[in-house]
Amino acid sequence: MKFTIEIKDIKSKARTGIIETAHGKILTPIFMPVGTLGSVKGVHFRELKEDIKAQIILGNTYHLYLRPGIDVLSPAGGLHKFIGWDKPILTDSGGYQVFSLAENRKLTQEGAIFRSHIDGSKHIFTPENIVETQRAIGSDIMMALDECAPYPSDYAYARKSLDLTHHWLKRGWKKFQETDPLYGFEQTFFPIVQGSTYRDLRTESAEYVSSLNCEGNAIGGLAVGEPAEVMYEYIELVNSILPEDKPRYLMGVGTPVNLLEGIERGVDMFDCVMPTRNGRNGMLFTREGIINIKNEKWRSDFSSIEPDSDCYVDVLHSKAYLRHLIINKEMLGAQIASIHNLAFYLWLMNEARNKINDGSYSEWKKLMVNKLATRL
RNA sequence: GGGGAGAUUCCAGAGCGGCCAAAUGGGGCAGACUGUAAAUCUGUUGUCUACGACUUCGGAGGUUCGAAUCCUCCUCUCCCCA
Repeated sequence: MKFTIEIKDIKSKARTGIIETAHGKILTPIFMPVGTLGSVKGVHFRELKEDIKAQIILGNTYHLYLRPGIDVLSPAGGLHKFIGWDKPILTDSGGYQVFSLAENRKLTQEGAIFRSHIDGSKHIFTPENIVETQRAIGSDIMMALDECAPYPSDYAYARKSLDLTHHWLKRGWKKFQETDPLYGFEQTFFPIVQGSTYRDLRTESAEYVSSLNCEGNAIGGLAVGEPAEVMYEYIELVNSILPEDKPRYLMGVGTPVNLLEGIERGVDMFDCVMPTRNGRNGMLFTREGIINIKNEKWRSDFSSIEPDSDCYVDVLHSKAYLRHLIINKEMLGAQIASIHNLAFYLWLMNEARNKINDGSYSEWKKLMVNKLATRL
């Protein structure tokens, strides 16, 4: 993997760049649609490519390991071939499931012992077998196994959690270096900064992560309930330590405003379920603000979902029609909303790139932040 | 023509003397959702000068301290037999 910075913003930490992977280039800043189970829910790959212009999608190691299972993905030749997606894939390690499936797991030095949410069967994820599993999945970018500590965490817990994450990271990174790709193309490994909302822990984590000199670095454990301002503070802190010449990935974030604030602070990559999940639930992110399409006020609004968009569903369909579909739980409604939201997120990233490149990012961001947070 | 069942808050449908402004589901309205156990979850849904008051359970009257619940008549629906 290779990362080249194109333009650095003068007034902020924002920058544009190009990540080159075995499955093609990624122009940053970038938003990566989440496709946990090898599918971005409700969105076909052709739509991802042609309408949304996604450059890379996510998969999830925990979920793919349980189903379809490595015994299917290996003979399939890896996830790319299995799902029919020839662009880059990043896989989360299952670290987030350590957090979100907390009742079904136990953490030890050795690893995370899980009870499958599907059948209750017991599994152990170690930093090593998570690397091996991601080798079998064949993701372009694999993530270290970490613990995403809940918010708030007291200092003692955060300290212990960070030590565990670092211990796991050391072993995972070692395993990565000792193993080779299974499908003849290069893979890379991103470590994850943790440390909850404690400046000394975050600093220590960012320094340790930086010292490994991996090809890219991630910030985890944010957007788990803390105020947005706190999140921004920690992005700033961590990014002041992480190497500038490596891509920085802010995991699980976020709202359109979060993305713009993150970019301003030097983040290059984002992923979030928000555009798809909230889209399915009737929340639309648009250039003018946020729409709850289920609201009665859109009942007879025959204007396009996003009139100036070059995504065809945005122009073809009216708000009233989309409302009708969502209210009636028609599958097509969830599909259109997901396509629209993702197209919007990718459009936003592309705009951000353009603004950084022509030196007007800060002014543009200020304007957009107000608009994007507006409830229509 | 004869016999039977029933009419409950937007709908369906509980309730069968006080704990009923009335269960539950649907619908309506609104909210939540941030590395997806989510096409999910939550709130609300008679009126008001609103932590209290007022008007509601087909209509009219009656019994009772007290009725959606008991009695009488009326109106209307549905079912069965001719």
